[in-house]
Amino acid sequence: MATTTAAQQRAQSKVEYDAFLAACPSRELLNRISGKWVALILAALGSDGPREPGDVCVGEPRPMRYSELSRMLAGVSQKMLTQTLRSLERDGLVSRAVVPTVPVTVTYELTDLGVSLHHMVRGLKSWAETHMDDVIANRATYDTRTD
Amino acid sequence: MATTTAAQQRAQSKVEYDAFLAACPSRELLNRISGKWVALILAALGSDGPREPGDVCVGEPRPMRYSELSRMLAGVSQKMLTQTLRSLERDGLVSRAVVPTVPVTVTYELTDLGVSLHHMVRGLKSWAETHMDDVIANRATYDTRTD
DNA sequence: GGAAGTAGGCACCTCAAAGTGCGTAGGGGA
DNA sequence: TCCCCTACGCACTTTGAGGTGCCTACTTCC
Repeated sequence: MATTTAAQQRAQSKVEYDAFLAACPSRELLNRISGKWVALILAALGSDGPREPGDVCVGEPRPMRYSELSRMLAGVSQKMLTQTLRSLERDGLVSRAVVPTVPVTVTYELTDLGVSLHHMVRGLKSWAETHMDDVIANRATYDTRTD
Repeated sequence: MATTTAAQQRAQSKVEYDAFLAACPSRELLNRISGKWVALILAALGSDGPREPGDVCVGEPRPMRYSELSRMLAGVSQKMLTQTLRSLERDGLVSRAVVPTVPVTVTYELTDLGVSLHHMVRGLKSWAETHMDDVIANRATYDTRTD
């Protein structure tokens, strides 16, 4: 069996490519922002005020409390909120500040780096808003075509 | 137990928010491009030529064959390549063309929509390339700080 | 006639991300 | 006194994206 070629070459190139993938900054960025709550937290910290129904939601970046985020991102578990905020803090995208009030409160805020990333995410968002209809339409025609 | 409030309100808002998330175009877009091979395929179809080591990799969008993609994205399984290409085709981001040659071959190419999305992805890529070093540095300092 | 290549389909398995539930400390209000 | 608020930590469970292996039908080459 000296002619292993196919399978082994495949495994070999796979290892190399996996290493390449792991080192690729774009891929790592994708892993970061593709978390289920990352983009939401970025959006919340980036531009949303306390928002009343008619709000335009394009305010200024503003520090927000843990419980405030928890209420705003309804449906997020405490665990995921904490975990996501921690990872974002670790990456220097948000800053955490403990405020020694009556019961101790914690506020989170976007750093400059976080704001710059937020701009990119908003770019994606605008693409989605302008083109996602086409995508949905394409899906519909594709699905009916295969019927 | 008429005062269910907390838990039930939570479940309620969760359902509503999950529905909102499912309907949100940005979220759907993220789900799409955060696939492990989606961005790679976009990149491959978007600008990569057969690429020799010194290439700048900013060529023209070019139709590529299935086997060509398979070779280029070393390490991808046939299943995932097929599956990802299908989903991209369904969304109208790539077009599939069967060429009845000697053994039947298939070529894939970015559509206009795919090209526009590719531009956004390149934006993300450039952000990653310029800022990911900072992120890594922040991680390192954060980790040493917690030691 | 068997091997190899072309573009996949199908079924099973794995593993990590996300969800669920319970506990914490320390104080404040009824 | 008892419970609830703050912002979490920890352990268990689930789920679905992705991986692996084996299969196809057709053709051409050796």
